[in-house]
Amino acid sequence: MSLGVSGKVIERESKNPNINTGNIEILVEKLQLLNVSKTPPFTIENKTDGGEELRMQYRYLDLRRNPVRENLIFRHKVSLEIRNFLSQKDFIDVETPYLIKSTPEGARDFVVPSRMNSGEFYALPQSPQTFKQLLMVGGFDKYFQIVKCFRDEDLRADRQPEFTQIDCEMSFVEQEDILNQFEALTKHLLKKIKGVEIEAFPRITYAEAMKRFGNDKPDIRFGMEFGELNTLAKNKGFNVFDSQELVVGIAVTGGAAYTRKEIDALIDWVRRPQIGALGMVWVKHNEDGSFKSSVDKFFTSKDLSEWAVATQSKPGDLILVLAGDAHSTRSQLSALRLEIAERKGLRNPEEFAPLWVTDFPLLEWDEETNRYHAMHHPFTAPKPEHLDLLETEPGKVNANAYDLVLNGNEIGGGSIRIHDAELQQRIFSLLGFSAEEAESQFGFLMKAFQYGAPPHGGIALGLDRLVSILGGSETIRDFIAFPKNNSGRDIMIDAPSALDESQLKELYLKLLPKK
RNA sequence: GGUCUGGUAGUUCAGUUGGUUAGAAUACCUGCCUGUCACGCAGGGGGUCGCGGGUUCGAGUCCCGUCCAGACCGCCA
Repeated sequence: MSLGVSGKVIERESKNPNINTGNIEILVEKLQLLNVSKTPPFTIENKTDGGEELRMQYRYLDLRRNPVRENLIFRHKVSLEIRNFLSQKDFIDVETPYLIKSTPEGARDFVVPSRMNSGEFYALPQSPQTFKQLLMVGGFDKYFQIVKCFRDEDLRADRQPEFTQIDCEMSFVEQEDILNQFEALTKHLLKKIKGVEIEAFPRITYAEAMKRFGNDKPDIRFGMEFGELNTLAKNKGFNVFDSQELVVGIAVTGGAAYTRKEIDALIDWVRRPQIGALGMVWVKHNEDGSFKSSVDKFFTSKDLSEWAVATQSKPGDLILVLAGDAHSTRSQLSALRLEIAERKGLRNPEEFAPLWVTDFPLLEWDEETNRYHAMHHPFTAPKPEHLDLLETEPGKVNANAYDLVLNGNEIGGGSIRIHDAELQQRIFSLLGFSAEEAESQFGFLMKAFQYGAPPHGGIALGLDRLVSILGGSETIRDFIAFPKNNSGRDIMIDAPSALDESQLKELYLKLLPKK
């Protein structure tokens, strides 16, 4: 209930940190009932008994809980700190439109029916990408915006259909300038918000990240780096390895003490359909330096000791080895590496390990559509030294593109953009756009480039992810005032009166990307 | 679109090889007590076991379908 109370206030310290009450006492002189309350569906305490779905459904009650309240205040502080920092560095906050023309390639657009142009739709921006590039042409050489973006794709634990980006762009810069500027921002936040000081962020290339961690957003708070065993483990008569493209392993510190049952459980874990490994070979690196493995029939102690060197295994460790095609095997071993680190408590939320991943490939081959598509986006500049390969070996072209990674999460990504209409046209045709399609979709941008567009580039950081990682939470939703999960369907509206339902459906289906 | 896991009091959950009246904790209601703070004491109400079908003498439990939620894959320029 809501009460109006007046009287003498006594402040004291609550003995119980789990409840919201007890800090303030009032010697009541006058008491008035302002409004009554029903019994809430969950207890409004720091440690509530409510499940997430229920808390989201009654978000207004959840917001009364201290941790949620503190999370929102925390988000406010981070956001304010970012604005202040960028503002002091002469970045200008410019708002860009939400009701825009659809830009294909990439995620599905959310669409909004237009009343003025019956039967037509606006798209909501997946990011303000083209707008900020136009701002660069317009002479705003340092832009930022903390802005909602919309992507009509399936949810994940760390992914929502509407999310907030710290969107930035700078003119007359090279990759180095952008990395330095936003490394400074991230350092500032870590210091100001978490009191953590970090020297220069490590930088590794995409190729190196894949080789060492099987992942383009490696968590480097712990070791367990990949050791490739192709030359050591193949052609020794073990057919499973001989027939596969890649044999690769990691060493688990102290893992030699695992029981057979524990190891079998790990094997079952990697064989689950979500991971999809065919099997797993293990090698116990015993304290006395001897080896015991599941493949002793095929490999000598000397062989296994070479594996130990390759995986940086020490006595007392357990080497786990997967084999298969290079791409899926790396991603399976990466999942295993993170799972083991999680179980061993090596993913400490109060430890922060940022890094830059650079030199992403420009293009990615898409088996389904049988053509290349842009790995980052179609405005990303190829590395100048790779320009000659564009038409001959497009798959080998790297981009001036980079990701900022924190504790195994991609918290930002960006690139140097193309500022030359002719090169942009070359890329569009490489991506399978006809000249007419490119003109109708992006003509406005290429036209703008003809008016002395400056070299430019930028980055976008995911505010929701950043805030939840800094806040040490496993869920992003607690840091958003009104999160949308699947029960968000309750707030959808019926087909607007301007269009009947079948008309709307037909038009919407037309807008969906063709498979 | 796919794989997996789950759905049982308001809530969080337990429920054995299928077997009598489906339990616990907490929340809620009533009374008592009380400088208490996860107060205490006594009592009470509360469940179409997600929904539909099947197997069976008998289904919360087994089977099929379906809906919903979550994790992961696809997808996320």
